[in-house]
Amino acid sequence: MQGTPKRPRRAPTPEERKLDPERSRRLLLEAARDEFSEKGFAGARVQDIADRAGVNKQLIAYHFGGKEGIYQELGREWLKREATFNDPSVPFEELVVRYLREVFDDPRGIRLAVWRALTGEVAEEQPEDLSDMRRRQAAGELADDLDPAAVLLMCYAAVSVPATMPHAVRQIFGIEPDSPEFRERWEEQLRRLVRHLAA
Amino acid sequence: MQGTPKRPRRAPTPEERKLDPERSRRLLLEAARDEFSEKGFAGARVQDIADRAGVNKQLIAYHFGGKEGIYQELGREWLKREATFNDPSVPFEELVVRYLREVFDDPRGIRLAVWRALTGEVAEEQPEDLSDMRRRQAAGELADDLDPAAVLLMCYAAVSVPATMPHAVRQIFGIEPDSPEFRERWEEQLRRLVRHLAA
DNA sequence: CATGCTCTCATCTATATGTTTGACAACATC
DNA sequence: GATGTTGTCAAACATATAGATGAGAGCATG
Repeated sequence: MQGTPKRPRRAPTPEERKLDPERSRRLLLEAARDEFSEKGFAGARVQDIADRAGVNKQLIAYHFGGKEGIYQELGREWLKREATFNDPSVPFEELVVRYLREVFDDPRGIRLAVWRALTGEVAEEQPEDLSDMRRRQAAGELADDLDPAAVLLMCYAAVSVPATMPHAVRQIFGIEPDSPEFRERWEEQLRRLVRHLAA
Repeated sequence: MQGTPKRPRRAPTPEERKLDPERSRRLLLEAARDEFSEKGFAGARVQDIADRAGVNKQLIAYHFGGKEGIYQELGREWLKREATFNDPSVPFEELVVRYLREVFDDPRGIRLAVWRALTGEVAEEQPEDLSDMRRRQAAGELADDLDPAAVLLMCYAAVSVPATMPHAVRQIFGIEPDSPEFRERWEEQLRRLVRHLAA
């Protein structure tokens, strides 16, 4: 949890220093992820981000160039993270579950993504590569009558819904979306859904 | 599209009147639905709502008691509308498709709902009635190994995703979420999904 | 220990935004 | 047609919020 300054010209930090830009950036990014994922861009308050991070709000302007800047920085991180999720060697069911666990462990990323989607901000318009899904379909991982694109989008929706609509979980399942009970139940159901789509 | 004043004490409107509170309310509600569903509560601007409606923004305070007031009014309308969608006599597949068309025809309601979900505003915590889904399962409309609650939530997610994540549609399908092509394609896929869940 | 750069903070400022105020016109009633 | 009420509007107001400013402390270097 402690910072390791990347700059070579700076001597190794003695565990506790007062001025630590790396640490400030990190704290601010974490705080911003909390704040933005909770309230969205328009609802987020720069002051609240600073309070969460325990630093002065001016640091946001200093390190990231303002509210917009730190928001975009979060977007870049999300893109990098999401890009690592295309593993053709692992079965589709496992891929979905892996993604689901990621979302359960930290819903902030997907919540942020949904918020972006609602506001119409779009990361990149590069078309999604469906060749992998088609390969899976040819290999029998997917029923022939289904559209690989549709399956992909449905799974995306199914994975994200507990994070983006927790109230719906409470209303329909009657349990907390964070609870281990629901996590297991939803994961199992998602597995079965995928299997049904293969048959 | 024209107003029919409900109050009996008011004489029938001569087609074009200057002072028409009913009409103002209607225009404002429509405009607010547009604005809020586009930008969410925090991002919406009272001035923009007034501009869309073509009236003075003070009327929002006059008729609805402010931004918060008109927002909640929209929420009440949504609840009433959604409550009408439980028709046990129609097959599940048809029910889903019916809901989907509703969303396609006017995505504002579901977008608003998703926005509420993200901000944690919750309409009512009354538990969803699952007896109908269980009946459908017993009647063979749903595979035995699936959790009715999970199916319900998944369908909800699948129906709303084109409205809430249009960019994902563009990215994955390469076509516009509004286009008839996508509407038909998604509806057909949703039908097949439901059928797969029945088998 | 002196110096210069980097980082941090408290305060100030400009602006945007929701709401309030007050004037006035349309309408119903008599 | 006079009058009181309701609906509408333009302008003023209060406040919240993001960003700017400048001072000063920490830190590396010599």
